[in-house]
Amino acid sequence: MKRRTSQRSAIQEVFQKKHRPLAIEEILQAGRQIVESLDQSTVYRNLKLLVKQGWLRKINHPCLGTLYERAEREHHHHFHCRSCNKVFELPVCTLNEEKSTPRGFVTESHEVFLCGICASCKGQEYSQEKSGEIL
Amino acid sequence: MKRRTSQRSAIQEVFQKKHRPLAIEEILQAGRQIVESLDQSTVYRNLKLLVKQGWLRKINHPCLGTLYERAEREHHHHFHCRSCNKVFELPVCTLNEEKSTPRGFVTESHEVFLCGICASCKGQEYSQEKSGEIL
DNA sequence: GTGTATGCAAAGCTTTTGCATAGGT
DNA sequence: ACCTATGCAAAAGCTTTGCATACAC
Repeated sequence: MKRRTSQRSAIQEVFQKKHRPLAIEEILQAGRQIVESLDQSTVYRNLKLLVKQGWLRKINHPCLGTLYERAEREHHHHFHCRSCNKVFELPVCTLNEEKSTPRGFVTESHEVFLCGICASCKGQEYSQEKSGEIL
Repeated sequence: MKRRTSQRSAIQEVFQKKHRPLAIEEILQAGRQIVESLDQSTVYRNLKLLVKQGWLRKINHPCLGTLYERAEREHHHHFHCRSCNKVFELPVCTLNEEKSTPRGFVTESHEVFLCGICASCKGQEYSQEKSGEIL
């Protein structure tokens, strides 16, 4: 039987606070602020468990590597802001699978990754550009 | 100045023969049939070089990891057949970037990965399923 | 002959695994 | 009390790098 542990609760808490796809390192850092002893291997093990339980979904992002997001939302696309580096979950699926699939092929699933500048960074374009250069 | 080497030529030859996105391991194996001494590190170094020279393009596939394809073709989507495990380059871009982008966001690029069964495997569905079970 | 590219081995990363023990039930 | 989950350390992938030397020019 699965036991409730403070470590796993901490990891879940992180996702409930951030509301967006997270990288391992982000999860580890944020989790340690709740349970300081939290180890990498524990994070990996729990992420795997939570995926198996259907609580999380694993994303292999082409630019950002492995990310995890809450599995509660149905299929959606992802937008990566190259300025703030955050990934946003988009509201609608805009891909026509039928139109996208060659004759004779059968499409069972798809993934769409957009890349650009998010609304928030777009608004602060100048300051962002500057801080980007300084860093 | 860049020197012409049999190793790099071999790698290029592999791409010219296969006409589809290839994984490192595939490139290494096929390349060794041309230059038997071919080393992993040489493959990595040359792939990086060929990408920099615009001859190859690197793809980070969500299921298959790192792949490389000829850069000659313009932007296109990729179809992964989960039966034969090959990746196909699709003819047209069917994603409407404008429709896909939330208000205030700016999309600069996108990637689409489809997954399913290719026409060839679809035709041999039964034999494929069987051989899949035996393996 | 000069200097780049290669093969080999070692080192970096990220992720997984083995093992003793802390801790949930 | 039992046995799962954890932390730590080692190991297992994948990719990069250092170094002596092969070889392209």
